[in-house]
Amino acid sequence: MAADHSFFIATPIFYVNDVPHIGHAYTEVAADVLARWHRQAGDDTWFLTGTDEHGEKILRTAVANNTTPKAWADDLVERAWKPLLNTIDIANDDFIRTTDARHENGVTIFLQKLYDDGYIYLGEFEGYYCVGCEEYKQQSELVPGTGEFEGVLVCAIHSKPVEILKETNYFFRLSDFGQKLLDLYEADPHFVQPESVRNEIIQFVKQGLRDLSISRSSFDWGIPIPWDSTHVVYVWFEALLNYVTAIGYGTDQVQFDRRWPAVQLVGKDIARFHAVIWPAMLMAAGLDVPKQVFGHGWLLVGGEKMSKSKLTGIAPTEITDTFGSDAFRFYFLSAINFGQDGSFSWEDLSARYHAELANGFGNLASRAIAMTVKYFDGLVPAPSTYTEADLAIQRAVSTAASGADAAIERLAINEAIDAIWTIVDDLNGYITVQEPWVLAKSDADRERLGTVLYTVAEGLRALAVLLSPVMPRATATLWDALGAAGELTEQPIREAGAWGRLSPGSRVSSIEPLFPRIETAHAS
RNA sequence: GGCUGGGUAGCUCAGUUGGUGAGAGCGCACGACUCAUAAUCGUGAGGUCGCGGGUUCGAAUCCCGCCCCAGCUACCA
Repeated sequence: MAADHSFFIATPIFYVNDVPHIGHAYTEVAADVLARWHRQAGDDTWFLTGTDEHGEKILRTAVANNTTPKAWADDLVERAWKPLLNTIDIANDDFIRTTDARHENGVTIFLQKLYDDGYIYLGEFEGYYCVGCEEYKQQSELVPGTGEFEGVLVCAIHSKPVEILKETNYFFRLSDFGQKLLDLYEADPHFVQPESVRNEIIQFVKQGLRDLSISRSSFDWGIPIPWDSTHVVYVWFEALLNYVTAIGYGTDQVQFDRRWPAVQLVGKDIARFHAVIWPAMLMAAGLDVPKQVFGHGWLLVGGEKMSKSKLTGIAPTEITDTFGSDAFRFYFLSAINFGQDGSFSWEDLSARYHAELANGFGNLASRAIAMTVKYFDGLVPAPSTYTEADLAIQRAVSTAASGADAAIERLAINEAIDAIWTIVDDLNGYITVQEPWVLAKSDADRERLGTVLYTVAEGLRALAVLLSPVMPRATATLWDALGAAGELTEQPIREAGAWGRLSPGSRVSSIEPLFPRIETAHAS
């Protein structure tokens, strides 16, 4: 069992055959913000992501491209997936590939243990196989045939009869775990979140679970079953194990104990694998289940789930090239209620970018720094007597900081940003009411002017610290511009709300707009 | 068909265990200000809370029925 201050977060690993789109990036960015937050809070943080590289589909693609599956995967990892993490400034601690030796070893150990303990048996898998699709079909995917195939079930895609194939496979006794899983969901309501996903999962498990076929013998691109080399492990079963093989399962008990269990972020479409099959596997192996499986919502484009086949897939670079990675991160995490589906549109992105980042936060930084330079030669003035208006700002900062931390604890990332954003709005209002440009006209108001500008600068200091996990680039620029001491990412985030950490006398320097206006509207 | 969500201002969405005249942001209109990225601040207009019943002193919020949208209904991942 990991210590209390341990925070291990993992995303699903990317199937290398996919093309990176903003849905993948969304999960990564969310995990990254949580990881950065905890890291900056001093928690023993570990953020894992990686790639899923086995399976028949990848083998076929590789062959079709006249190469080997490993070479194909190597290429995609370097050309597509690691660059994705770069594009959106992901600070992961580890990157596991299912072709890593550590993963293959861990999977082997895990399987052998389950086999030895009687959770795996040799059985017969029977299914409807469509030759055209080259895959098994569910009954729900079949339709009644017409014409010469009248009276038989045919593949909905090829309209030809399917064959009933039998295959001898190894099976995992998933059916043993139905009640144990239901007990788990009942005992720990937070295990699967949000509620909508939890309800789906519970409903699914209540219908009864079937044993799971976990091996394939018709191809060999996978990890061999340890006791029967004519089979390889079914890719899903194997891929799930990355979460433990990456932290030393079976080989490094110290590391494993330090990290596990994880908080796992997944798209709600794969919540079932992570909230049903995965915990059952762990229970079978005598390991703790994940701390939490959180199924976030989808990004909707034009009211529908974004998809490659409908050409609504958007590459992250399309957004970051114009708006930057900070805006990408901010937009998806602030505009969308984490856990619910969210609508994406270029108009909305552009509107929020300008209203909140350019006009709100960016302009606040600009006007504050400009006045400090103009009225105090760039040296942060010392505050004198605080008035009620100043104290109100101090309370707002404190409330925002504690509210944000509480929200992060619930994985309510958008609420955390909302809480922090009250500082932006309050400071802009404060400046307008205090009218420092008026105070600057009279020597008698010199002290008051100093107090006002210190209050604004100190508020910006808190904003930089609190927003650092969300927008690491802009906040680093702001931090430097404020002349604040130390590394921004080392500022304890749970103390960000404490007043007075920015030293008077700090040298402020002018900067280019943090978020410049973007005139060329991206047509949708 | 079954299951899970959702249907609240032009748009995107909040609305705890039912209770002062239904909210926010954006957009729009008007006004204030000028430190700032033609930015900021204030005020205002704008809603049959999907439809119909019911419970209640009182329902967007509970119950019943119906309509519409999305997703799931296990071995592609």
